[in-house]
Amino acid sequence: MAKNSQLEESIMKAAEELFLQNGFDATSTTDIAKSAGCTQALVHYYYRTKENLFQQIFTQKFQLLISHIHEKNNQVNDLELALRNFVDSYFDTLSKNRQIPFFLIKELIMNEERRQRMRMRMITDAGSLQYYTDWDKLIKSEIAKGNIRPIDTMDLTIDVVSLVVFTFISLPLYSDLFEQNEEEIRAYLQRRKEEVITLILKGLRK
Amino acid sequence: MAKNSQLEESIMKAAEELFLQNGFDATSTTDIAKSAGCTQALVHYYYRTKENLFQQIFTQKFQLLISHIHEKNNQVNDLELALRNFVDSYFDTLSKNRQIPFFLIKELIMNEERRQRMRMRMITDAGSLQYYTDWDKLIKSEIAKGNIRPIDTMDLTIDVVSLVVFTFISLPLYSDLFEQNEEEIRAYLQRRKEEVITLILKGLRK
DNA sequence: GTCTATATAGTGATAGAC
DNA sequence: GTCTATCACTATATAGAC
Repeated sequence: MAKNSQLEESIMKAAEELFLQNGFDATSTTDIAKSAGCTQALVHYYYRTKENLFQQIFTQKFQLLISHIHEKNNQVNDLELALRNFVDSYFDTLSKNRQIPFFLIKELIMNEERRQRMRMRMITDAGSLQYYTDWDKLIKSEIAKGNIRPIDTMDLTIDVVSLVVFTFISLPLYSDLFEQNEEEIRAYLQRRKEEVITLILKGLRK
Repeated sequence: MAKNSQLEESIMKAAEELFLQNGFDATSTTDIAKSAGCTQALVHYYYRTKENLFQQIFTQKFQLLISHIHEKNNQVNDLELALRNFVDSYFDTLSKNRQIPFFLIKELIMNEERRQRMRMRMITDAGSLQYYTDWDKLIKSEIAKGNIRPIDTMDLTIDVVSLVVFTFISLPLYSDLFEQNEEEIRAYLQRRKEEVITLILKGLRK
């Protein structure tokens, strides 16, 4: 892994596209080599194993989602604003990375070892824990004030994640079923974003 | 495909378990044979191709979900009752078939041909279309009466499906992350069911 | 109907020439 | 650094003996 060659980089780029599109199992190092314009041996020369190459990509995509949460951990004093910001920015991020939710979930579900690694990372990540603690306090305070109905913080979190993430997981099926072109898909995602915000906010009222 | 042998049946049963657990790609006919207690050649003797064997299982699981919708297409005159019944019975069905949502979505997303076949089936299935038409009428009527906020029928449908289905897609991650045993998982699913109903009903108010 | 054996094609990874 | 060649597997599917 020296300074040499944009080849190393173009292998990584080809691998990223293929892994995101087809997953770990359905992508061969031969496919990656062909797409990067080199021989299969070179893929292994630069990254030794397919698993190693995949891991770098997986970790990077996982971090993309996590870091995004941390960034938006600013205005945590107004629940409605916090929810609006979170859903809004998450929809925008995922709209530019539509395959990521299914990619991460599939590879986590289908590989026990990856699941354990992710678990360790989340447990030892002080940032995420702090975020959840603040979030939990805010919810409990709003309930105590009588501004929203009683609800467990985890339940609310899963509600939001379900509505956001499933939109992108089901998108290939939706756009295929209704033969949506790119413009229509964008309009659909915009509409979904607003509906999700509305449902959550109205659904929290007493 | 004659009357003979419970072997044919036990091959099918082994295939069902393995396909649901690991998916099409990660299941070999050798795995199926070993699990069924016969040689690999016999799997092909009875079902000729792996794809053919898989297709029967896929179609069966797909139908299980569709037929379930049709059955519950009875009391379509009270929206709140209809929603309660739908979510309640869907949660119960999926609780007994937890891998099905991820299984169907994964195999549909990762195989263009299967997606097209499903599309054709849904378009030509008069039952499903009728169900959606009735459902659409009910929503529009409730909006006109001022009982609920204005909402597109497709949006409401996707809201409900997202909340129900994502619960089961993410279940392996959730139970792993929080080290839930079977009893805790059951309690979790019960709680999620009630939360989903609450969120939808409250979220529909004006 | 059930077996063994095999044809054919693919995989990830490495050795060694240049 | 890049290539060709190859090893050691594994896969689906079928042919042919019994």
